[in-house]
Amino acid sequence: MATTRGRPSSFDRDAVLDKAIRLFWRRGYEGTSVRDLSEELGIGAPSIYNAFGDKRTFFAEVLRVYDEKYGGFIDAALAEERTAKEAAARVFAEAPTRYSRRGLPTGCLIISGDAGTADVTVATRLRRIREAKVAAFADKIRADLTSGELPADTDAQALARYTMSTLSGIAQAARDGVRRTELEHAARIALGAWP
Amino acid sequence: MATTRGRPSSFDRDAVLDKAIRLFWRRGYEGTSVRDLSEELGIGAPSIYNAFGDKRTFFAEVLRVYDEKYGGFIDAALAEERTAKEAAARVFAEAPTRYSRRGLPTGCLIISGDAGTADVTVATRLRRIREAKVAAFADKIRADLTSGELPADTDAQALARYTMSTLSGIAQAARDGVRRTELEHAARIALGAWP
DNA sequence: TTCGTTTTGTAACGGCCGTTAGAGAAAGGA
DNA sequence: TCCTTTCTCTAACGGCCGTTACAAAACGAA
Repeated sequence: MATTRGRPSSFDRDAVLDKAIRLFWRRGYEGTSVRDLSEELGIGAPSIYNAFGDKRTFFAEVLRVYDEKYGGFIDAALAEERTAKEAAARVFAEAPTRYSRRGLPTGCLIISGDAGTADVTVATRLRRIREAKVAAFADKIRADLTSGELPADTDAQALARYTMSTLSGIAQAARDGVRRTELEHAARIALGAWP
Repeated sequence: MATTRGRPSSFDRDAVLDKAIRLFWRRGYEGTSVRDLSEELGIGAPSIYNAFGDKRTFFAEVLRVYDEKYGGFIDAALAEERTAKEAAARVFAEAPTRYSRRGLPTGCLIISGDAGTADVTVATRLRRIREAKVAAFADKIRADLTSGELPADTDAQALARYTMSTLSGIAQAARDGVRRTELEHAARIALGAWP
């Protein structure tokens, strides 16, 4: 596989991938052209195709690495916090910072990356990732239901949907340029809806 | 102005405009090409330019009429309900239906119409409309603050931001194909965050 | 009929889209 | 040195983008 023969690559693959993540993050899948990528990454289009495959394949890898490097705070909260409500509290506390960091694009690639995209393959992939996060939250809520941590009449799916929808609304507000403190105040209110 | 001379128009301007609204609503500004419009409306591109101006001008008119015909339920709630909380309750109650109506595109044109759009003129116009609705909600909240209808320590701007952000999150969930009943349950939870 | 006015259909403009063929460059192995 | 392998660069492909020039068509007015 990774033979050492042939002409060596002229760029650092990881560094270039990170630049691509930021560009897709900023402009979305369809708003980012291969020419844009070529200029931003400083490598020719054929080199992109050689190193990352076509645009869809490239974007799939971008999504995977983005989720690891930048977007994984939801999964972390679900895994590390004891209760679903504590996970929600942590997510709502962290989100405003995550969605408006200095030196990084605003908002969330997984939430808005497919916006206005005609490509159903890309849109479906992103939608599935989003749905998976709602399902993971609902699972955590159901665990707290059986343990009595949450009221028995709680609708787990609806509460998970509410949480992730509000989160995506906050991400969109961040994209609109709303100041971080205002996002934090809104997120604090959002947590108040939890039982 | 509306002279009766010259060759008569071959289409009903209002009917064609409504078709354009639905197409922009479904695919967004950038995802809708002039060729798409030409096919969907059943008229040639030159006729579109003659009747509605260029694409940006056309979209501006589409936005105006959309807000009147389909999107105005927020303004109506703010105008007709006595308190801000009653307006929020009505908006959260109506939104799931508004955002997933049979025979109409899902979601909201004003919320997602500029998604993935490079055109800053269009994006700014939509952002301003959204900000205006947040500001209107904040005004209504402040009125209830001075009248004692809401607790004195309420952050009007944050509560308005929370409400509109959650609403846009629900609209995005509708675009993702979430069932209306689930949206309604999530919206009911959202209202619970209000003081 | 003839004229002026407005809308229509055809056809094209330059420009960007994703993608790739083909030639040359730069490395290791023999 | 020469060969194989791999990457890079130039250049182009067909296709869609928004937009418009131009001429034919269809009306009211004269």
